[in-house]
Amino acid sequence: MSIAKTYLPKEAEEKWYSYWLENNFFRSVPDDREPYTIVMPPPNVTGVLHMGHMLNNTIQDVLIRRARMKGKNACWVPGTDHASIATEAKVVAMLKEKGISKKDLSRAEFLDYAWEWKEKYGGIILDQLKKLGASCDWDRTRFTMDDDLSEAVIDTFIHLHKKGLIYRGVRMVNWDPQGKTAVSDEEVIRKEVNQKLYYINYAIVGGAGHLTIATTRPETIMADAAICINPNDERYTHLHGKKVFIPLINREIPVILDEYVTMDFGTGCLKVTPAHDLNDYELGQKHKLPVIDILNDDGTLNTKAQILVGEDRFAARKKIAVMLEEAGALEKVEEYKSQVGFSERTNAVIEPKLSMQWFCKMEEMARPALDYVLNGEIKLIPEKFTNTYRHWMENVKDWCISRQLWWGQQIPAYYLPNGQHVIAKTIEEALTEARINNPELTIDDLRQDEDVVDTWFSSWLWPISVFDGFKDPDNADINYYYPTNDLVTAPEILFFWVARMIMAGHEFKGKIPFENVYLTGIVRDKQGRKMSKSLGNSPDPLDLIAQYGADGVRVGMLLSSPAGNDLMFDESHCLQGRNFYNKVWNAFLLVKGWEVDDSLSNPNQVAIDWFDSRFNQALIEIEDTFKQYRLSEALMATYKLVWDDFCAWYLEMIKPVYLQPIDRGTYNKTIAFFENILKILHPFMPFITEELWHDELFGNRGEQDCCIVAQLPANGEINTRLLADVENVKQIITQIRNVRNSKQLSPKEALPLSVKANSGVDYLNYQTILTKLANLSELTLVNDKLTGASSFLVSTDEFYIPLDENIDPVAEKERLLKEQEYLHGFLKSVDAKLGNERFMANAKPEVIEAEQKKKADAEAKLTIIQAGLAGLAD
RNA sequence: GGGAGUUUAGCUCAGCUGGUUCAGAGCAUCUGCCUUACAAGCAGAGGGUCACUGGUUCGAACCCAGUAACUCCCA
Repeated sequence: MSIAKTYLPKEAEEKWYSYWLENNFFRSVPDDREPYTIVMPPPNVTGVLHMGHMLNNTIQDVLIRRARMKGKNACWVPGTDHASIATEAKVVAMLKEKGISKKDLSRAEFLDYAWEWKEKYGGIILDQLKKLGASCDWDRTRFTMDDDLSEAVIDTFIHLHKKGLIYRGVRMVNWDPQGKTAVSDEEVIRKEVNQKLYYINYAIVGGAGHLTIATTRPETIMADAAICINPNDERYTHLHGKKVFIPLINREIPVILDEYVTMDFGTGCLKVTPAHDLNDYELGQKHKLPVIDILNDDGTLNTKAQILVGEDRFAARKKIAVMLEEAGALEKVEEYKSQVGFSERTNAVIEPKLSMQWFCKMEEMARPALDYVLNGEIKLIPEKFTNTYRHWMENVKDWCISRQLWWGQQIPAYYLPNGQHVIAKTIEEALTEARINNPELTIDDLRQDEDVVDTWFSSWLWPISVFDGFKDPDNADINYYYPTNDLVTAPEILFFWVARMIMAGHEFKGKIPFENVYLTGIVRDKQGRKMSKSLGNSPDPLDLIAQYGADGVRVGMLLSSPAGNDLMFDESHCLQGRNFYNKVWNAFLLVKGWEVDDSLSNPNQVAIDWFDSRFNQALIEIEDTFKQYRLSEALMATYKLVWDDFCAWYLEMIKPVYLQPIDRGTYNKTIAFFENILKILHPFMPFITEELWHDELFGNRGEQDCCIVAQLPANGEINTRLLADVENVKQIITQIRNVRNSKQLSPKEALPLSVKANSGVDYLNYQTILTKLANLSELTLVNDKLTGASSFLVSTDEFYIPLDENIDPVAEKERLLKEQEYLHGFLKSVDAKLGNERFMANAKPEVIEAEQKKKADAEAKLTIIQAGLAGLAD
């Protein structure tokens, strides 16, 4: 098989991805091996692949592939989330384009459209992930609204209701007037917005004058129930017990007193609008004020407003400002910055609204979920998120789980004609239960709650439900795979997803759902802005893959991705990834091009032993960084091992002269090294490694003999002495190259080297390497220093290159003096420590020993340098 | 307003329980090289008052206090 001059990613990616699938390498079924399990955070069925998914899933794939190569039974469960609000909004928009209005459809008809939409677009991200190389067990793909999963949601609802953890109540909720649904606190995005602060005069009843309030929402004055002032505010003592008229509608409201009001904000007079502000609602409850709701569900004003009925809240705001102005009630308008909540799904401004909703009590479930993290049973990575997690769990509020939507699991509550409700799995069961009190009831008397549950109320069950842990709680899969090992997700959903999965894990399995939570950063652009469609600053991941190859993009993502920190993404990282696999490809070309001559003996044993040690050393380093989830560091360690140690040093050490054959021993060993390198590279760069794995250079491979299922190399011996010596040898080579550079000597001109080895290292062992890499004509061991030679020191050993032309004694002297000065300074600082009684008394013995060794080394070097200086003076 | 975090080379980041004249990596930059695996490369080089100010210590990038800037979470 001849091999292409350059690697062609596209072909290899298609070829090997199908091959892996055909051979079921991604498939996992329970067996005797230790399981390693990840459940994928299910992407929304509305989405397309973006950079965040790329990062997230690359990390998961690296972890899964590595586990697979460590002999574990690796199972990565993919799936999608029905994302009720987002999807319903998309479907509504799609229908609108077709000229169909949601309100003209029955629930069933609408759901037919929604399912159709889901079938068409639902799997897009999963399909795109295949391009990245994601090795998920696709046979296990789940969707949060699959029958089994939905049934689990309903059962869970019933279970928690029975335990008294689910209740119905009136609360101020975050209302999305566009989606016409309540959303949870977590789905509200607060943004600072430039607004106007309107100063409005309210006439005092039965007296002259007025008071002035400041508000950003003048359109809500018609819903005012009171004006509140601080009892300690001396400016307003004359208002105590008074009433005022709401401008324009002239309704009377009382002035109430409460220390809640900040005296130095605005005018110190606060309008209290219980129906349209959370704080005002609480204040209203305290003072028993009426609740006047003047808004419709879609954000328009209703008849209770009396004026501007039917106008949208924002249009009404503008109009009422004009009306107030005309009525002389508008004192002034100021520019004002404040936080406004927006719906994460529709981007509409959130309206605080009182409504009847279903809630799930959190406090009781939060406690064990917090403990798991605090006692380390579940580890958050990076650890800093533990604080945030604790803070949230200690201040948790009840979870509003109902959504005024159709797309999702419909709440299993059935209302009776008398207004009571029963919770049951089916309408038949509900009827049976209802008949206990009223045998007359028929099915037609029951009406199921229109609402569905929050999407997170299904995804919190994900680690259990994907293994059918609800329907069949003792099945082989759940027993084998649960608890899962690692969860890789974004910190922004730590609470509404991760925390709740932990609660569900405890509640329904009595066990944690996963052991480690790796929280990835946000992918940002070079300027630090979050990548988003609206900013248009996100590259299309599929374009990147086309351009740099999936391997290049994977490496590019991971190189810049320290655990838990945001990732400043720049395409140049992908370029670095591409350059890296190109390097591997070229190294392969080199080795593949060699001819073997069996009659040759192996001159490279030292180089082979050295790389072997170096490789084993790197294995430990890589394992260690993986354990700490420092993937970028693991990749960098691999990168340096391959590029620097293997390509730049090892291959150069053993490479035969052009067109010369290589001995059998070196050849076989090098191929074995290469195969090991492919293995450690595979999790990061699955495609090129699989491609090379199957080259005939490695002999005949069976059908199932693939890199993806190869076992990572076992740890081997590390000869630290040899490693240290070769570090010296590398320094010697660098020094000789520097001498060539500074003396303008051609690399082709062989140079003689004399060594005065004060350290006792036998440099003849490294003669082959030195001769080849530094192009030496001879290597001589000497006992005395050479004069008239260029010299340098490595550790305490002296090296001399006799040069034909006399070297420049002035420059040489200068160099030695500089070195001497440095060493004097160094010695001085060491002596200062060793001469310091408190240092000697307080420092650890190892530290003192190290200082003493430093002193000895520095003194030895100084002696050599002084001798060199003396020689120059001759 | 409350809480958390960050600040080290031009950029992105390491720097574990203070201890080499401790400041490190990759990329980028600069200087030589088209030396038949690789110019998507090779060989070298430069680059930092570790945000600032004080303190603790024999010794501080690391510990403490304060200041500044930025980021995130909660209100």
